[in-house]
Amino acid sequence: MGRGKTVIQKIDDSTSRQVTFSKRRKGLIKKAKELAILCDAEVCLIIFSSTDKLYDFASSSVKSTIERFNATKMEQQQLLNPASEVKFWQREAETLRQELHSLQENHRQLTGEQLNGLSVTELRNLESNLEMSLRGIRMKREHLLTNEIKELTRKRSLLHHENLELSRKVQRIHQENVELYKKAYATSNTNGLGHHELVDAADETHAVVRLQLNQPEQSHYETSSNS
Amino acid sequence: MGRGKTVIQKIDDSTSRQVTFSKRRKGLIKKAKELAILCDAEVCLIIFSSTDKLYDFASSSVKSTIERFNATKMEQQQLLNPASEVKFWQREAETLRQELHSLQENHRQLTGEQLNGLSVTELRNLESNLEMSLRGIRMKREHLLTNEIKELTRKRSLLHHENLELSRKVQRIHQENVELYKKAYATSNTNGLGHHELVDAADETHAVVRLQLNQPEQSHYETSSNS
DNA sequence: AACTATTTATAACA
DNA sequence: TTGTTATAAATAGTT
Repeated sequence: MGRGKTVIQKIDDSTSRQVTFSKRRKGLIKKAKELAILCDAEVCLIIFSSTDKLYDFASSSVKSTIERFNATKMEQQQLLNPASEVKFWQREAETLRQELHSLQENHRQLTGEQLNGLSVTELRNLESNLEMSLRGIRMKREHLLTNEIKELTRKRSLLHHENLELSRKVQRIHQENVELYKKAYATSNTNGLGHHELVDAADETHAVVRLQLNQPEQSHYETSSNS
Repeated sequence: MGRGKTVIQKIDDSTSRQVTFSKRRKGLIKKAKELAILCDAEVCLIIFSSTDKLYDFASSSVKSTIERFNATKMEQQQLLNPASEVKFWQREAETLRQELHSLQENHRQLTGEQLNGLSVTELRNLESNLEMSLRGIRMKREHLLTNEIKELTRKRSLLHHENLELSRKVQRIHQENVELYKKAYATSNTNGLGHHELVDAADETHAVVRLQLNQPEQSHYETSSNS
């Protein structure tokens, strides 16, 4: 309907296209209107121009027609209706959000970023969980430290025995000393050692019984345990 | 456009109305199509007949056009429409679900529940992160263990000194012993101590110089360190 | 559903 | 953009 037959395909000339768009849009809306009135129909027309401008017509309202459309489609597909679907997804999102939040908090706690506001019990649980998680890793570290302590303990035990041995010997020597003292005192009173000196020496030797053995070497474990 | 001018008002005759509806609907959709093609526009047409039958046309799709419409309207007025609201929450849920999944995986990795499929590098990073996270908790544990070792070391050092002291005293006593022996031997050969016995005692005392001190008390650290 | 007289829409032009 | 106009297209009433 015009001065020549028009082929239906995109109009190349931008200006021409715009003009045609304007005219045909107007005509389309007019006809949509007419249809709605003449035939008592609910008509909704939504048009976006190539320049993203929105034009719409609805015999009642776009919103209500869309809702009616959705309702009809929902019935057809036996799907949830928009409102309850929205509700559903809102709940879904809320659930996920809470899970996420919980996990994030948990994560922050695990990483020690956020430990404030935790009760002793919660900290205890957290620690417990973390310990559970860490078992594998701790094993290795523990192993090292345990070995250290074991080694130190072993050495101390060894030294303890040596010390007992030493104590016994010291005791024996002391005893011999006393014997000798007695003998020396009995046989001569003019030797180099006086009575008091011998007694002092005996006392000091006696005090040694409380002490025990140890090894003079510096422990290399100490250094490694702090590294 | 017909044999007579038509007044635009509801057609009374039901049959006539149906016929007109059918014809005009077809024409309207054709024109909508043409507009979309000729002018590169996005067109959506929704029609409900008076008998509630649904007819629709969309150059792309009704759904996407409605979404676009809603998005545009959304910008204009900050209201949500059911359909796009659903989409919004769906996307929201999907985003959250992905975050959640990611965190859960991360969590499973942190707890060592799921370590399969991780490369050496990833494991290394994981380990590194975990170590970082553990620093805080380890600190406390370390502190305990370090204190143990420190305490043990301190005591050993103390004992080392005591031992040196003891060694010196033993040495001195040995010396005195030797002196006494000499004196005893020189003054009398008939006392309770024989020559050999004195020499043995002296040797044993001498051997003690290699030993050192320790305390007899059982360490309570040892027990606590293994707990 | 086809026909067709007529109205209406619009392409080309101004 | 808008208006004009020649003509294509749509369609009301008819068959």
